[in-house]
Amino acid sequence: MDSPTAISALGALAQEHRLALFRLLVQAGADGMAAGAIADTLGVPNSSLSFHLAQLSRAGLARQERRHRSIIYRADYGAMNALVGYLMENCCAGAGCAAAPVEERKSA
Amino acid sequence: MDSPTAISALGALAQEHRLALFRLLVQAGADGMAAGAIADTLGVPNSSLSFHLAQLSRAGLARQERRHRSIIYRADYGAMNALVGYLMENCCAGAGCAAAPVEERKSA
DNA sequence: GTGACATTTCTATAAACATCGAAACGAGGA
DNA sequence: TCCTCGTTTCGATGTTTATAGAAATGTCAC
Repeated sequence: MDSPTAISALGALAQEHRLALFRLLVQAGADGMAAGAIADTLGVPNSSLSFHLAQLSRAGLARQERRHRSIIYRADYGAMNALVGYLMENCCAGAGCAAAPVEERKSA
Repeated sequence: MDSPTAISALGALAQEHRLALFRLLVQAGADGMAAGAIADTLGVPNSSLSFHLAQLSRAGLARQERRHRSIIYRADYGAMNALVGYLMENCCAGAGCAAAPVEERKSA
């Protein structure tokens, strides 16, 4: 991952609704979630949600797929993985960021 | 780390100059870097840099310390560690983001 | 084709952010 | 005290982002 890509991914997540949205997609897992269901869950108007969904897609963090009349969104774990990798490589410099990273909490 | 903190940290890094700035501070390590030297290295006007430095500080990603007439900035590795941890816990959900994270490139 | 539904695009508006020169501030040194 | 140096704050301007109702698009069932 290069810097511009990282910046757009970081920017995509640096917003209340979009972070919640992405977390929701992560929780939804491989099944994904329809745009309407997401808007409903998050309590955000459809048009606003569509805007954020597009931002997330543009940053490569979400992918969409038409399913009948709905459009299913899924988190792109590869992109998130790349982002975390970028941060650890470029912004930690062996300073221990990789030493104690996660608490092994399998929440999904 | 909670969501609002993560959002402000993500937002602080989601900007060309600030990402470069933070990477520079990481490279500088424990010695840190004076504001002027940073502005010089990055080719950003002092006043602009000061703005970005403040954003980074406000997000907890950098700390400052007066040293004679200069002000030394240092990256806050703990904050970055917390951010990476947050992303892995909340936005990966055991989907393999922690499985193959870094390429063991000790760049510093 | 018509109607119902899901989602996006359009449009306008308000708010936040980025930029940078000029002026102000603060810390030493003479 | 006066001067200089390093840094931040001020102020003004242009750009980007967030918001959400209304209209348009696309999909399916009949």
